[in-house]
Amino acid sequence: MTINLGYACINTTINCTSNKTFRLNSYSEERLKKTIEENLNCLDKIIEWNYKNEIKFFRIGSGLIPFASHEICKFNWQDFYKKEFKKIGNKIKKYKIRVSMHPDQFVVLNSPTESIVEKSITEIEYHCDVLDLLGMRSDGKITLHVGGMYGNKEEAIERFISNYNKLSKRIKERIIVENDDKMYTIGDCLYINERCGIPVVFDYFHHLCNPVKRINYEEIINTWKKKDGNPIFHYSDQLEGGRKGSHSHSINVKEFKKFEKEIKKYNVDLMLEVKDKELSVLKVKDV
DNA sequence: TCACGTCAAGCAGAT
DNA sequence: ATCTGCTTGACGTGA
Repeated sequence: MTINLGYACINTTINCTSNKTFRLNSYSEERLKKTIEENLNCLDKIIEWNYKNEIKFFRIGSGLIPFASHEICKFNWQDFYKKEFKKIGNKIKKYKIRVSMHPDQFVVLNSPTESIVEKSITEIEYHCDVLDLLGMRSDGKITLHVGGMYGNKEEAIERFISNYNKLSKRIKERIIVENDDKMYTIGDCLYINERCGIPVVFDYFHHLCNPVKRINYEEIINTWKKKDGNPIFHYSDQLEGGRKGSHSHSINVKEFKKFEKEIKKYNVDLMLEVKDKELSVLKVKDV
């Protein structure tokens, strides 16, 4: 069994970012096109770099297409950049790299405010568009958190499930739910899975911040069907001297090895969430 | 070239 | 009441 290590959104070695953006104030179609082109070029470079460095798991940043889900954007970037996406997607497939995405904190499926749920769905659709245009199969996942509590966790969980059930098939095929560091534990996520079938991401660091008594890895892994690909886990260390829940600058090799030992009997794709990104992957890979 | 106030979006908890 | 953190700082103005 192997653990496939990955990193999120940014490569600190390459001198480019695939999350370049601009202010809403300075929005124009020209500006948008220019930025998208730079982002796609950089994504291509990151994929090449990952391949050369044998890193087979990468999270594509949500800023790839700025303002994609904002009403200001009337530009059909999906059609306009079809070829570019396909080219990058073919490379990803050829290199056997797994990609995922993770919308930011504004995506809240369980909000009691209808307009926030609607906007969240539009944003998830944008993430789906990116993965579809790249030609990713249903193992190309979009990670969500359960959302807010609104003073009533039970109701908030019910709202997540009922809103999940209303989603289109293409979104349901891609979204997965992750335990967070404050509110929803891995146990809550497993309960949600039982009710609606959404695969569960285990975030080890969040689990340490917001634990349940016993952890059963088999149970988490069983929420993933074959078409979902390898189960995805997330890993980080606590920032020494930082607030509880702050991610460390770099990975603690000794701590990581302890965790790796616990899970190495499974086939898991493990996303490292540390600030020095790919450097930590190289640090613990093959050690 | 660099410092620094601000940036589309939600929410909870700390201050 | 305001600020901070979240998967990730970067933009853009003014000196």
